Amino acid sequence: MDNNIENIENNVVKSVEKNDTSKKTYEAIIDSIKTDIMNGKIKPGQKLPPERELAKKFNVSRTSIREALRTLEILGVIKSVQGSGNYITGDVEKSLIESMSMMFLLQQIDSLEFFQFREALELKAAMLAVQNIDDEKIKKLEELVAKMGESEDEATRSALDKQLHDTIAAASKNSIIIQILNILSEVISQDIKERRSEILSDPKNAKRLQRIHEEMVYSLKQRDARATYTAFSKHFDLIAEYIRTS
Amino acid sequence: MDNNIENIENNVVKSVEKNDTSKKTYEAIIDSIKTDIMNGKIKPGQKLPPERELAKKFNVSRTSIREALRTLEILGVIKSVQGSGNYITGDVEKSLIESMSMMFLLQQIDSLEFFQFREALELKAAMLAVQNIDDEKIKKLEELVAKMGESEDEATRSALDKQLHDTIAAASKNSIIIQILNILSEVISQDIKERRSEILSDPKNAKRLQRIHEEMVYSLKQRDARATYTAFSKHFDLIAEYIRTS
DNA sequence: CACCCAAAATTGGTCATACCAATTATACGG
DNA sequence: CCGTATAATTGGTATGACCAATTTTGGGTG
Repeated sequence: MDNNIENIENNVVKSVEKNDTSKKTYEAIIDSIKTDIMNGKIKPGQKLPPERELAKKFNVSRTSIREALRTLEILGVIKSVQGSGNYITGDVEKSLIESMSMMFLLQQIDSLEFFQFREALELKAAMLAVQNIDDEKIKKLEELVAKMGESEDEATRSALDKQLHDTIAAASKNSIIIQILNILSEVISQDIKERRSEILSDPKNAKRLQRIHEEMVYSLKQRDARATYTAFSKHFDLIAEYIRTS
Repeated sequence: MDNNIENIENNVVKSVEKNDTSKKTYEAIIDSIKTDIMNGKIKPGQKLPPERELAKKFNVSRTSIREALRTLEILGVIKSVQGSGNYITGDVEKSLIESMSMMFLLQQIDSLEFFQFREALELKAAMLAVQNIDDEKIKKLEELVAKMGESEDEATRSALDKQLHDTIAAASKNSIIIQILNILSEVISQDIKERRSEILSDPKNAKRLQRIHEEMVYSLKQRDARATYTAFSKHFDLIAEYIRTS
């Protein structure tokens, strides 16, 4: 292991020593590690010093160090591996999933609001895709829509639908939007999932959706921003219509 | 204190006892508390049993309980008050701010990407505002724009600008979008802030922006969705133009 | 009786130490 | 030189103790 971090900032240590601002010890530790990340002293992939060593450096107990490390782990900043060490990671997605789930759990977010949030990102992704998508991806989208048209099974169509949306999101080339959309897929309330499959199990709606999908892909192929916006809006209206009447 | 939680699920306790799925103890505890929240057994405002009692109930050490509580605190699920107890809160916003800051810190997110993400939400907020905004809010927007037109000072204009955007966001009536936009304001990279004020200190740009703001508010007043979309798009293009050439 | 205040009990915050469990490093034997 | 058994390292958990803030209790006082 040659990627150890040898020297945690000593001036930061100082601020921890006296618990200056009535901050909890573990919070001070977190701040100091965050600072080191910001300053580039700590980078993803690196291993932190052993907990016992950190405890000595910060002049606190291992308990406090561990509480700090736990929260950093939840935030997706580090990953603890028993017997090996604590490693810096860039895997914040998991943490965002946790936070957002909690947000929806605790705040009783309305399904429609959730849906609108998602719509905002998908629409933007589509508009960016208009500018960035290449012919290969267009071809893939066309294939997906075709398959969806042929498929009789709702579950299959649903899986293809997800692929379709993922592909479009990817074409946006905006990694934040891609990530947040991924997260939303994870967090999506069971409520909406059920309602969605309910809506689409009606052949009439499925057919309507199929036409809209074709329109979406066609407008992307034409690189027509306005048509893309219209097509995607229709798509959401179809779903939102039903959510609203629940 | 009559809002104590008397009985943490016993079946959940069982799953913790034997550390069944190679999960860390504290993770199992978190899951069980989350489950209780989902089932409505635990609601915001309530106080959890004392740590020592939880430790007994879960058959684990207080250490493990505390590690679980720390992460729940970071997630914004609970708040620990020394001498009093651990209380359920719904304050997840702080946690989202933490997560997103970390995401941007660790992933070196492009300023443009960040800006596009924000744009997605502001655009949607505007489109929802078209449907939901009332005359009173319209009046407020008009006043803000007027003040901005008169103001000579860049800092003042910037503050008014923030108010303008906040008001529009509020008019969307979508609490997720409002919250995330708030979070983004907190997290926004210094980079963008500086660039923004740099752009707007040029009187020519400030004047352009002023016209666009007027257009935005006017189209909202007319409840004209298409015009609103166009006006807001222009607004973002003005900023994005400069971010791109940085 | 109602109110206020000091003492006691409760409860989270931190520490020190010990031991377990998984991983990694080392040393030995082929 | 390689592979394997053993030792050392390192995170995970458990106890028990004590500190610090809050809450509760029980008098004492008006």
